[in-house]
Amino acid sequence: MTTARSTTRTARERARDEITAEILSAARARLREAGPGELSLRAVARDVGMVSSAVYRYFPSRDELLTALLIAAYDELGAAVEAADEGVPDRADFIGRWTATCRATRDWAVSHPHDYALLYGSPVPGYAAPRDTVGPATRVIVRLVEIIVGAYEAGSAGAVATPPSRSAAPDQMVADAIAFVRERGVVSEQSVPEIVMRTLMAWSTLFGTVSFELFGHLKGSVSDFETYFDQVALRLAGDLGLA
Amino acid sequence: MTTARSTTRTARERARDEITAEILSAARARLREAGPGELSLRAVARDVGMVSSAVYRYFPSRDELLTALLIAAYDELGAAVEAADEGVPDRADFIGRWTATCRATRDWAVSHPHDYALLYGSPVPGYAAPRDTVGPATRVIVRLVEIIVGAYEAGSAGAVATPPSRSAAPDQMVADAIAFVRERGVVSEQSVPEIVMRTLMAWSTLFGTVSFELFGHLKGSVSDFETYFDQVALRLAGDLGLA
DNA sequence: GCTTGGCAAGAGCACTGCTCTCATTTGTTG
DNA sequence: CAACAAATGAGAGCAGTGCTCTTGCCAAGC
Repeated sequence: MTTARSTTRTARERARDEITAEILSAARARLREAGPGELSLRAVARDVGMVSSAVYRYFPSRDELLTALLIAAYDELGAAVEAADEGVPDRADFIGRWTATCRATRDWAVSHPHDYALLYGSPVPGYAAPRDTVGPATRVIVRLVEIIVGAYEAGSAGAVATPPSRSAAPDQMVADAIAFVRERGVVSEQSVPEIVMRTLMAWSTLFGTVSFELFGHLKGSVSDFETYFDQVALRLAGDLGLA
Repeated sequence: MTTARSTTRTARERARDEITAEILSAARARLREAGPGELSLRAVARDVGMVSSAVYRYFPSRDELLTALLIAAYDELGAAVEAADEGVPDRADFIGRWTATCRATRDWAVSHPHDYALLYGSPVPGYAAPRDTVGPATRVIVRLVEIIVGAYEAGSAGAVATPPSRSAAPDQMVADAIAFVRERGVVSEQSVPEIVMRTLMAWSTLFGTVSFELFGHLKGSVSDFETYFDQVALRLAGDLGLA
């Protein structure tokens, strides 16, 4: 591997990439019909016409395969969410962008339940997600933050919901998140910590709601999940001051 | 089994119950050190000194064992939550009861992460929790509802957060939940649907927050999870009008 | 040319859930 | 009490799993 062949890939390299992609796609297909726990490396090997040991040339372990699937799913969700936001023509309609983004999250989750479970359900082998996943994993929350920040910078935001009297200022415990928002461009607002607090809460509510729906915890309470979710998103927008 | 021997149990029945409990406890112990996916029926059989096939006399399948663990965990969480609520001496301090209940939920989850993942993570056996689980599963939300209903009935509640202007009344999509709350004793309030809406949202936020913490999604944003969670619970109480 | 290294295949290990058979124990009934 | 039936435990066995190791093969580089 000493030769500087960075631009033209040899046939072997091409083949390797293609087979890697083929394995990944077969694994995604299998994941679509069963849970992450049922994903069998031998089965995907059969699907691509290989013997199980050959797959280990491409993925050193089943968990590595799962990690690759994780990244692919995160990216797909992130792309869907970003596309939904950018599909809103009026960039100053922050409520419209917010609801479109939220709805895209749920839509993707409902149409890819197993992928969603892989991302936001229980961590599968109890393993820690590698560094490679944090980038794709943050695309949704980053986009949500951008919308909120944009609304406040444009001056088209009202006031964030006022916390109860006995509550403390959330400066310390979410300092990292505050710093993240501040470096995103905001803001003359002095209520940034409270906005960040409400952003984290809204984020948790969105995915908590989707998880509750997909995992069956709302079965006896909610009948129309789609409009219920939309109403939740609207109220979160209101709490954030986007109303 | 025709004899009406309901009161005095035969030695065999006693032994059966004892061994069943022993298997369950061994399984819980194993679950405490690994995820649900790693729970091996053969391993728990070894732990209790049996051969794997003998365990099938007590649990017809691994998933049935998991279901039993599910019920046990739901009950343990429910008992912890109810005890926390009842530990608040001033029954009219609804905010205190609310925060104590929320905190008990998180405390139990943090000290039983694998049990929590079993309950609120991705459904393990693929899907469809049996009917036996719905009772224990509702203990937490039932208690939360009781506190909220109690506050409104006692007149010590303010107003629920007002929804944004373009939002719809949530009468239809959460009709079952509304009926549940109404038969719980509330209420002269005309804003019951909105209260129910906010209750469902608060419920989703609580468990969404706990899941995010345990599953690592808040890792870069929140530093002090305990006080963060308390602040979340306080704001939810405020949104519900308990402030 | 020959050598090196990536690659697929196969055998094999230790493990899993689960089924079946067999012997033994236990409870009930004639 | 004896006989029968039900419940129980042990063991073997099947099909499947993740993963390792060895064996050949074929293309890439000297």
